[in-house]
Amino acid sequence: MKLGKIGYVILGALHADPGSGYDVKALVDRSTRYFWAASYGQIYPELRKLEEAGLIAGEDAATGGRARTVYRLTAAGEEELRGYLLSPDASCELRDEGLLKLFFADALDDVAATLEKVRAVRANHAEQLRQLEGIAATVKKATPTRQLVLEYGLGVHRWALAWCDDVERRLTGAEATDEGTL
Amino acid sequence: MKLGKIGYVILGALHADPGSGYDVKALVDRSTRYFWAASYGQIYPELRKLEEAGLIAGEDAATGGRARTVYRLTAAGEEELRGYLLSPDASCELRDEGLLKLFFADALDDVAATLEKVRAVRANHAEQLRQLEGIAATVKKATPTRQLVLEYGLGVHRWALAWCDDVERRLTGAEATDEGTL
DNA sequence: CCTTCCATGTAACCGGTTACATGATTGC
DNA sequence: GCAATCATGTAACCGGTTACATGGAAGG
Repeated sequence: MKLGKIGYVILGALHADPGSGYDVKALVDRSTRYFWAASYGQIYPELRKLEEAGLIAGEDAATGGRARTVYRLTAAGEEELRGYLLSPDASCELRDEGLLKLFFADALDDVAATLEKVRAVRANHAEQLRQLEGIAATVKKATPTRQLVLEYGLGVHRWALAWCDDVERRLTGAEATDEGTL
Repeated sequence: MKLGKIGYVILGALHADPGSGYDVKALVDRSTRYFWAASYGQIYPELRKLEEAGLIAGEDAATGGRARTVYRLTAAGEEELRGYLLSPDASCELRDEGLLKLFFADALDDVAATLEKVRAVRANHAEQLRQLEGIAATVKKATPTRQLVLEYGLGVHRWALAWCDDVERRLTGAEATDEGTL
């Protein structure tokens, strides 16, 4: 009975705000998905595992005919979360198709196409930044560490945007003076 | 017979440098893994699919008793790669356990622990930057678009490092004047 | 009434990793 | 002789997504 990484996302979410699987999913979609996603197909089965392991306890909170189970951490769950948060290992993976296309863009042998790929990368960052700015505008009372992560996200995407703009300037400059050669 | 994303990584790799599955894997580990990873368990089966689809052609290049098949793109393969590279969609996903831990670090209720998590995030970026700088030092004759992606990587990690340092300064400052409160 | 949100789940599928198995060649 | 590298593959497993199924509550 070992729990996956998603178990810790749930533990972390429920620690601050006890709630339903639906609530956990809502938090994930609003916040953690930018660096750690999760679907219902993972959340509900994992909730059951966590309860079986005694790390969370569900309490029936049905309103009329609508089912609802509110979960909160047990003492063992709190300890498990602490242990996880204190453990030093922290994997980091990126899957960026925009960068992949840019990386191989020389196969197109066309500066304009390269420029287009840079713009595609830029568009991705712009969209993500837009979303994060929306969150920043509405969520004022998040905990300091959550604000920190939000701030990081805003910063990264702003940096990336600036980088793309810089590359675009360089590429269009080269295009004008040195036709067709990258 | 639809090919997965990994098929395009292979197509991109073989376009510039025809070679074996081993060669493709080497390129992936050296370069694309920073934004798109791939294992032998994907590469070899996908090579077969690509060949069956007529997108690549393998040529026997065994040296003595050591097997080796050199693949290169067919005309159809070139076209497939072009089509992919020109298509506008570009997914982007991040899985950063360091950010996850930082996000939930308030559960530890301890500024020192938060600081430690920031340092963990920093360490990840420092390590990746170190690796990329190694690549930058050795690989001088990469194509312009590959250099661009490398430059992007160097830039992102340097920005992240600076951000972590800034947060550390802020946090240690707060710690000194405002004991224990984040 | 109808749409949107709240709420809970599952089964099939798929992309990807890990671990294993095998063996030749090169260079120290 | 031995280690590192070159080279090819597969089977089991697992983490995760997608699509589906179901239905109550709230608000316009």
